[in-house]
This record gives sequence, structure tokens and C-alpha cells, in this order.
Amino acid sequence: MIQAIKGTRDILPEEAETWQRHERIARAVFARYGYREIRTPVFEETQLFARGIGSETDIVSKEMYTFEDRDGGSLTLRPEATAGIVRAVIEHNLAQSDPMLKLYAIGPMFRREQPQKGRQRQFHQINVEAFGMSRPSIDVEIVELALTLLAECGVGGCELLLNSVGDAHCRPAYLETLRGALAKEKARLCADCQRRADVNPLRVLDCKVPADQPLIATLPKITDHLCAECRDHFAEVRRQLDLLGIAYRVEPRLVRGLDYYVRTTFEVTSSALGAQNSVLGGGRYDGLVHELGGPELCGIGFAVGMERLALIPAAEGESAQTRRCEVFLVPLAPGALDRALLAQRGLRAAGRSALLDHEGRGLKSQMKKADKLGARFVAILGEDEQARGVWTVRNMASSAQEEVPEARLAEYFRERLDG
RNA sequence: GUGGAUGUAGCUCAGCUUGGUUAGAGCGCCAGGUUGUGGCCCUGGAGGCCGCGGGUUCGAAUCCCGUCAUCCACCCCA
Repeated sequence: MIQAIKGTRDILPEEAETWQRHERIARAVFARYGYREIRTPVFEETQLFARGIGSETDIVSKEMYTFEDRDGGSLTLRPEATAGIVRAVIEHNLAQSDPMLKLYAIGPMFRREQPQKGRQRQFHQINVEAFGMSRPSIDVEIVELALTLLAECGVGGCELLLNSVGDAHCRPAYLETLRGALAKEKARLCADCQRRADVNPLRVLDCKVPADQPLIATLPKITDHLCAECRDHFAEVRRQLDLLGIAYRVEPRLVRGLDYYVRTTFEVTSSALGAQNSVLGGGRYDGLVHELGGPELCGIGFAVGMERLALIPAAEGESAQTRRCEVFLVPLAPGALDRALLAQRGLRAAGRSALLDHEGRGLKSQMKKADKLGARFVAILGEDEQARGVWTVRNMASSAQEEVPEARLAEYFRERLDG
């Protein structure tokens, strides 16, 4: 039996309604903050990701779906959205003409990882990016937007983690300090950390092995080694978050896996998620646009994991089963089908959702079907009704029935279903 | 790539320890109980190479080996 590729899955109609709800809410929220949608291709030149994300990152070094095009070029299914959006911003010179470049994107990403709870090889993100704004207030707006989005989607029990990872001026010096500290203590850490100490010392800070924690706590923190500009920026971000009454926890050990982040980084976690507990993550990426061949244009953004969003139970149980049908038509008499087809077409043209049974079953069976489809009304056409040009209309909630002339059907339902 | 758990009806699962007549339940689906009326109830029905391959045995869903898949976790991220 052919089945879905490992790490991919089908989103069945019932769950798809939850996704649609989240997307609808997101678009509405973004409109209020002045963000507009951009849609970029799901595959790009491999070089774009290698240069943008960092060739030494896990994503680029071992998780990308890369393949050779027929002309020999190397293409890659996007593992994240920001690089492609930045490419489009540069290619179309969007920053030149837009007085306030704010963009969002919704779509699938691809990473070849081992699947587990909240992690798929094809997964979906909602991305938000703002370009050309360097002041701390946009950092705060982005964070506030992220939290508003989650709140409106009904997710509760979330925690905002905040950090500053410094910039090109102060991070190299900090890394040296950290390396120095690690060199002395390395032998006492777990095997993974000893490897990290050489490859990516920042990751040691993120280690979860209990035995390593006491030593990690003594390591120098990035937030104590920021340059004056980064320190001031971070302080102002925190001051404004306080001003807006937004709760957060400064987490100096919060390290992002993409090389392009500078200064502000943040993450929102939920206890409902298991090991992959981050619903949303992002940060500032001031050097990225230039790095990819564009102008000196700063940027900041975040991504929400839609699978993870869907895993978090909505605060209030909004289990309103969607009605698939307002009017269910039941042609009983031989020849009634023709009248039903005409009536169905007419009702649909009038904006009603109308269905009829295509199996030609008995009345009882069709009534059951109408009930299961959530029909508000059932309209029956038997020999008796057909002879007199009327339909017997049953209100499924009250079980009341009355006869309605065929010509008045649309009007009848409009009066009872609209408003 | 590594570790652990699990694979039986469309779905959720029992049966496996102590091998033994046609493999079960609930939900769902279909039909009947009402010559033209849904929900609740009752009755009946359809639907399973018991993940796949091999082995042990008179006999395997059940024991053994292998394999594949899924889930969870490590790594890392949304």
C-alpha cells in the first residue's frame, strides 16, 4: 500500500477547519498591524539557504532537501521562509517603494529530520517580517503582535522567553570568552557538550543534561558581554515591554539555530507540546539582506509552527460543528429528481447550501443523512406535493412541517436562514 | 544517525503471559423495527492475508528470529 512519505501527513477535513480558523485569525491580525502577504516559491537556489542560514548550521549541513535540476543547477526545498522573502525583497527592490515594508507569509517548509511530536519533515509556518526599522520599538511591536496572534487563536499557558545575542561588534569577543571558559572545564561536561564546545559553543548553554547544569550556570552570559549599543537596545526593548504590560523572562541561554540572528531573539513555549515545546520563535537579522547581496537593510521577524499551534488545545472549547448543509432536498416520487435538481440549482444560486442524496435511497435513510449533515431544513417532494406544485418543508430542530410553493422556496429559506 | 514503545475491522482497543474449534467489543457504516419522516432505543448485516517474511510445532494473532512502518525521545528547530 502506498502511504504518505515519512514525516508528512494528511490534514483531514475536520482538522483542516482548525487550520483555516488559525489562518483567518492571522490574516485579520496582520491587517490591523499593516502587514501584507507575500508568496514566494517553495524551492530556491541552494546557495540562497547556504549563505543566508549559515553553512555550518544543522539545517544546512544535514537537513535540506536538495536536488539537481535537469540543467545541472542545485535546488533546495525551502527549510525556512525568511531567506526566500529576503531574496524577493532584494529582487523587486521592495524597500525602495514601500514606506513601511511589513510582510507575512504562510506555507510549507521542508527539513529532513527524525519526525516526532510537533515535528514533521513537511511542516507549515506563518512568518512575519519587518524591514528597514532599526529602533527597539519595532522589536516590541513584533513580539506584541506574536502574542496577540496566539491569544486570538485561543492558545493559553504560554511563556515568552527573551534574549539578546549581541551583534557583529560584541558577539565575537563573547564567543572567545566563552571558549576560554569552556576550554578549562570541558572535560567535566557530557560528550555532546564537549563536541559543541568546539563546533558551536553557544549550544552548550542550551544543554539539558542535569549533571551539566551547575557548571553551565557558571559560564559567562551573553547579556553580560554586550556592547553599549546592544545593551541599550535590549534595555529599551525590555522597558517598552514593561510599559505595555507584557510579561517575559530573560533567558540568556536562549540560542537560535540560525546564524543570521543579532540582538533581540525570542521564543514562545507551551507546556502542551512535549519535547518540542516552542510554538513560535524569531529575532532580528540586521545583516542578512546585505549578506544576500542587497542593500544595508535591517530586518526582524518570527515564525509560528502551525502544526504546533494546532496541537495546543484552544482555551475555550469552540466545538461548533460546522453545518455542511442548510437545505437537504429529498425527491421521492418517480420524476421528482428533475424538480429537485432545478430547485437545488436555484437555491445554490440564491446563496444557500443545498444538498441531495445521490444514491436514490429511501426516505428514512435520506432523513438520517440530512441529520448527520446538520441540515436546518429538509424539503420533500413526493407524488402528492408534485401534483400540487409544493414542497413539504421540515424544520429539523422543531420537527414542524409546512407546505411551501416551489416558486417561493428561495424566499422561504431566506426569511428563515438569513439574519 | 542512536535509544525505547507499539503494529489485530474505517476509528479506539481487547485477546498474546499459560499456542487449540468459524478472531471479539465499543463507536462508525448499511438495512429492518414505522405503506412518506432524522435524533433515543431494539434487531440483523457488511467489513480483518491479526504489518510483512521466515522458523519452532500436529497446530501460531499468541512462542523465536528478521524486516518494515508508526509513535515518543536524543540531536536540532517552528
